[in-house]
Amino acid sequence: MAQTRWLDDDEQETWRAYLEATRLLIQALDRQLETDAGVSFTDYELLVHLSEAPGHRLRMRDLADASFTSRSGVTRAVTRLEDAGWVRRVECDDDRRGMHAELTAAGAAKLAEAAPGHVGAVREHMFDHLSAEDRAHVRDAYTRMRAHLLG
Amino acid sequence: MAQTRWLDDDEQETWRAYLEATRLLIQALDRQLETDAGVSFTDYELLVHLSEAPGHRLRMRDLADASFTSRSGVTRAVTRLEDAGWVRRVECDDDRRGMHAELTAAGAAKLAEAAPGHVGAVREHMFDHLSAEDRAHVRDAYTRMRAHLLG
DNA sequence: ATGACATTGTTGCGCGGTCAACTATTCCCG
DNA sequence: CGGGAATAGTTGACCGCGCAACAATGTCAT
Repeated sequence: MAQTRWLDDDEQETWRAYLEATRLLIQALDRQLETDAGVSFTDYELLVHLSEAPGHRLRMRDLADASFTSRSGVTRAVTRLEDAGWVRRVECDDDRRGMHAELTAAGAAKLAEAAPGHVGAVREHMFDHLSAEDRAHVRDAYTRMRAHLLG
Repeated sequence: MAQTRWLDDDEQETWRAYLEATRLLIQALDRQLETDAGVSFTDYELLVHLSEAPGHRLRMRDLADASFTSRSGVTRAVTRLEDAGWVRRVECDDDRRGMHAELTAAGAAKLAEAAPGHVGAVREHMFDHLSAEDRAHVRDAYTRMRAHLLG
């Protein structure tokens, strides 16, 4: 086997800064949403996906794909959101196995309530610290990484 | 309250690419470590922290701080690693409340076994897609973000 | 010295997530 | 058509994590 090419100091530092900042960022966003709007970050993201979908509804599998989680995870999350009144399940008429998750009016309202604070936190913790150049590099680099990881 | 400054298209794209690539990356690293070495990513990182500490040991609280997780999380993780034989608990002699988590020889061996594959995966999924310029921007930007989030 | 307060590590509890198994349905090829 | 294979969504079992409560110990002003 080929000899391992270890990370040099600069790579190490990059890796650690990225990992640790990301961990802290997610924690901060989760806390902000939870305390200010009573939604978890993952639930918030599901609501966002639904709000951007045509008819404010998505197949369960598409919701799983969009959020990069498992199907069982989506099943349980949608049940949770349904109990909160923010989403309802609607049967597919063209596929009798299928289920849509559909945003309710209350769900849309909750999203509208939560969004400003969330966007503010994203700015405060991330974009306020990125120059235009930084942002372009981050965008391009992570877009390539995502494409590779999806490939 | 001030009007919300929403994310423009470029910011949206940056945010999504970063978030989704990161999610996929962590999943990929976790899977690689789990299948190739039988360690979770979080456990691997704890072993790394211990291996870098003087005497291959760290106070429980310091391990919690270093890994940005809760103390109870570290308590349970160390119990897990102890059961695997990779870590042992050692009482502090200067603080009778204190506990050290200390890397065992088996733990060091496991780390040595797992590290090359892990580093390879980090290269394959991340650094291979970053130019030197990309990397510098990522390093600086996330270093600033981390500093802010720690402040 | 002593009493109030802080800190350390562990634990019970509950939440949220994955994996594997299962049922129901649809697809597709011979 | 018919029947095996693929797919959709749910569920049970299990795991890891955070929060709050707790006992044990240390700290510090008076």
